[in-house]
Amino acid sequence: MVGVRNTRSDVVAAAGRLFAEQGYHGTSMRELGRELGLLGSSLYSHVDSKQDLLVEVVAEGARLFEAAAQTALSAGGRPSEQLRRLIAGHVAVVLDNLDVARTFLNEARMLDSRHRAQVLEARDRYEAVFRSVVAAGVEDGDFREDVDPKVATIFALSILNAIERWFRADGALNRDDLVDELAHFVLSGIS
Amino acid sequence: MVGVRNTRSDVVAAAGRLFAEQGYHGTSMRELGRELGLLGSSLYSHVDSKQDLLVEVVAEGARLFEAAAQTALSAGGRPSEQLRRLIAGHVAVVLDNLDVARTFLNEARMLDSRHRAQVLEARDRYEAVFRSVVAAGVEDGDFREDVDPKVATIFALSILNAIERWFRADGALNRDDLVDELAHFVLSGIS
DNA sequence: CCGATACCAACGAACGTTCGTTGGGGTTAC
DNA sequence: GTAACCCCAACGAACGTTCGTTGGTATCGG
Repeated sequence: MVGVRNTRSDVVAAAGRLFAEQGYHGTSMRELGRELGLLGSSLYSHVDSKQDLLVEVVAEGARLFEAAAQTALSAGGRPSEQLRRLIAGHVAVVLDNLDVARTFLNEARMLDSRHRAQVLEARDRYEAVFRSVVAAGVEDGDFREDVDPKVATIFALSILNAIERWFRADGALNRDDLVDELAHFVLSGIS
Repeated sequence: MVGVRNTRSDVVAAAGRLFAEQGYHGTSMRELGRELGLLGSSLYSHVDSKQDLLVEVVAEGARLFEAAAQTALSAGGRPSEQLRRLIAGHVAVVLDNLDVARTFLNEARMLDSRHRAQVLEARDRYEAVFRSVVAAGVEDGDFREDVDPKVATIFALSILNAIERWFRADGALNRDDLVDELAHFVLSGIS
């Protein structure tokens, strides 16, 4: 009764943690095994390859962001409200899945070209959601006329994606305040 | 005749290129050698270790950003003008030294803790310049009263640091337009 | 008893690095 | 002017280690 048995999910979760902290190439299978209390070779009872782990973590990240976008959209409302919900959803995904989000954002480029292309498509779809909301807002007067939806989206997502680089849960800023600050900054940047 | 002799700067420059593209841990000394037309072992005629290369590239990045900030500051003017020059300077550093900037932004965390701490200090100093300009702008009415200089700085730098992730020189957006869009977005976000 | 989990030993390749050596280009002493 | 000297850049082999991965075997819960 020394150690609890590990499941595949445990392995993927631990991989996400280490990939986020040290990068994909900076993490060895033996180190990942140590994290779970087993030998590196034992990981192959759960997984076919190291690449598979990266694929799985990154795919989960893509899934989380897309789901959040759909949820935010489906609530309807005016573009400015939708954009605020997109922001809140993005923040929730990042803060509730920090390791996955960090791996998704920083390590996806280490994927083989096939999977990397898939991630790029998913990212484009996600970005398109933001862009269409901004465009709709420009269309019906929620946002300024001179706003370029493409550029505004890139800027907004730049701020959102950088959260992982500085936000600490024990800091002065809590999650709700962060969302307020973000929405306020972005909206006043385009309104 | 056939092969031009390489200098230490060549090695550091090539290292910056590969570190930017593939990450520090994703780049081997043999690959770096191949990039320069020599064996991996030959690199040690120029450099003491692989770490040294990362240290050198990252240090150059830090130097470039700090120099740009000082130049932008020394021109004087109102806070909104200073902030615009800080933005233009940051863009210039990133676009004129893409490899160095990317390595500085993404690979500095792979440094040993001593050098990493130094980079963190440099980054804090750089951030402090932005913060003080924003604070001065709030003080004398250039920017809104409810702006938190710390948060606004983080948001502005988030957008600036993300440029390396999407900007392509052959795109629709040229450098001057980029600076205009950035300054416009940031300034209207805090004014 | 069977399937899932893990260990153990080992593989071949690649890693960063060291070593002795080499060839070419200046500089210097005669 | 040339021979002796040194230095720089690079080679090629090898070092010890770590890498991702494999195959066979033991353990254990349902």
